[in-house]
Amino acid sequence: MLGIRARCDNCQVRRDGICAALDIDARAELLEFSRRKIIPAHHAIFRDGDAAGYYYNITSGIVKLVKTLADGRQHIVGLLYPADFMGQSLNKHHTYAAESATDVELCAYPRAPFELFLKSHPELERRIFYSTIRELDLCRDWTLLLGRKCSYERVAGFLLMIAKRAPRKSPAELPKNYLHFELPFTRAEMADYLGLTLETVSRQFSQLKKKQIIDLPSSRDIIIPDIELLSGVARIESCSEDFDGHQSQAVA
Amino acid sequence: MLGIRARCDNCQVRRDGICAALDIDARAELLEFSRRKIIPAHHAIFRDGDAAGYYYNITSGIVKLVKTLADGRQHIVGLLYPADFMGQSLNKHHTYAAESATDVELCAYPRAPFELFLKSHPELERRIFYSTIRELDLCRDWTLLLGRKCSYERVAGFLLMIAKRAPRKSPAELPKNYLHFELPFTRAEMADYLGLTLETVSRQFSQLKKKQIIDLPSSRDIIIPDIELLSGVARIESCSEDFDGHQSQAVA
DNA sequence: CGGCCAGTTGACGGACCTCAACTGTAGTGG
DNA sequence: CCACTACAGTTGAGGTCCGTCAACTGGCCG
Repeated sequence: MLGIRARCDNCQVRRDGICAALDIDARAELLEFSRRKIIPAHHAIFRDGDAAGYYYNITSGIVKLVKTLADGRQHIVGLLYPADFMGQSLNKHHTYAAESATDVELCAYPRAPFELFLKSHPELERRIFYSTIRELDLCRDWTLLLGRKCSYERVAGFLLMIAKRAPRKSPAELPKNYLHFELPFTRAEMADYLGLTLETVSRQFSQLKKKQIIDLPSSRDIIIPDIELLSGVARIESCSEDFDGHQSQAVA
Repeated sequence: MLGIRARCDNCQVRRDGICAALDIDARAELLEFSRRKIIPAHHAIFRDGDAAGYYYNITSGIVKLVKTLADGRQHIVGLLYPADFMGQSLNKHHTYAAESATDVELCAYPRAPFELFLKSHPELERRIFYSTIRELDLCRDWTLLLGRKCSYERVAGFLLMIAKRAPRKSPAELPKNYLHFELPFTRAEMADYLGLTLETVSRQFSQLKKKQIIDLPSSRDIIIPDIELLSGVARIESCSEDFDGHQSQAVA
């Protein structure tokens, strides 16, 4: 039991995740029925259509939420990071799959006791409510990107989003808007998140590099010399002001 | 005061909306600080960037949530129907505009007293929580449509979604899968929701009509002779099996 | 060394956008 | 009653962004 306590005390996300809403006694109670799981990269946590038996609290790594059409077309409908909560659903079955993009650690809470626990801890429920609101906001932003932005803007927007959450490499004494981090996704994964093909993603990386908006020491190693520049690309500067042919799909 | 009570008793959405979570005393308390608003079609309820001063309960009509880029590109990130709740946000300012697609009636609750009220009525907060989860699910479904479906599938998917919520015309004694309803949107509005242009939407309407999946007595008058057929188009049947050239953008 | 996989780049074609002309309906005013 | 305008919608012609297919590179591992 003490071992479990220690595990919890050392948890990276205790300050940010749902547990931050709980005092030490409540956390102990939650621990009673929680299970720690470790999942290597690129494995399913649950599949589309599975019975929704657990809620999850991600303590390390990145999780992809994936929808697949019958003909094989795939789309990533969400990315979850450490301290994110997963599994809120009104359905008895999941409507998407959850896969580890990197090695992942999480706490799994069986549905029935967790829902009981929620009723006696409204501050926890409120926290999950708020994180759901935030996810809805992000998802709506994403529909704008998918519906109205060209591939160049999409890739820039993606890098921007990743950059905000990625742990920095060499964090010290660097220019203010300078960023250096490792990309935890393949080109194909990014394509599935952006509604593009992996070739198009690759081409837009090359473009961004050519224009020195990013640098790519290696294919997973991203340097953003000036994040304001990238930010401009992602939003509006819109490829139309661009000398070599990137066109946004502006509507009149 | 009695007048207000009567107004509330006649409300169309009292059974489905947030008020269904409240008993008669709580509803009276809520009424004390709520304001009824009537908004004609195609007017702003609030604008992108406005201070988020109210929560809203939609009692009749349809509301569009709209994001606009600096160069004029627009995208509809959500549609709200009677009994839907609007305004959940963690930000002090709205990140999208809300516009009436039809004539709209709603109850507006000033932020501060409503949040106070929420704290003493957890069953109401839970209900809003659940409706937020449902909206997140819908939004994720929509990213799949925007990211991975061709224009033909998108329009079919849109009609399917509308059909589920639209009030039927001539509801009686008709074939089981037959539907007839009025479309409350222009081609341009649908395009903004689907990430297409109005011309493409119009062309796909013509295609669907030509293949007798829908009928169009007039441009706003939709007949779906067999909703299963439409449903097949929206999902997978994927244009690839189609003799005259609709191609899905399948990824390998 | 050879096989495998992630990634890059090129050539080509197609789905959708752009621009434009046309139709149909509704509202206004003479 | 009929012009006239305004606007939603349809349809066609042409162009382009991005998908498809394929060849190639480089790193990793047995």
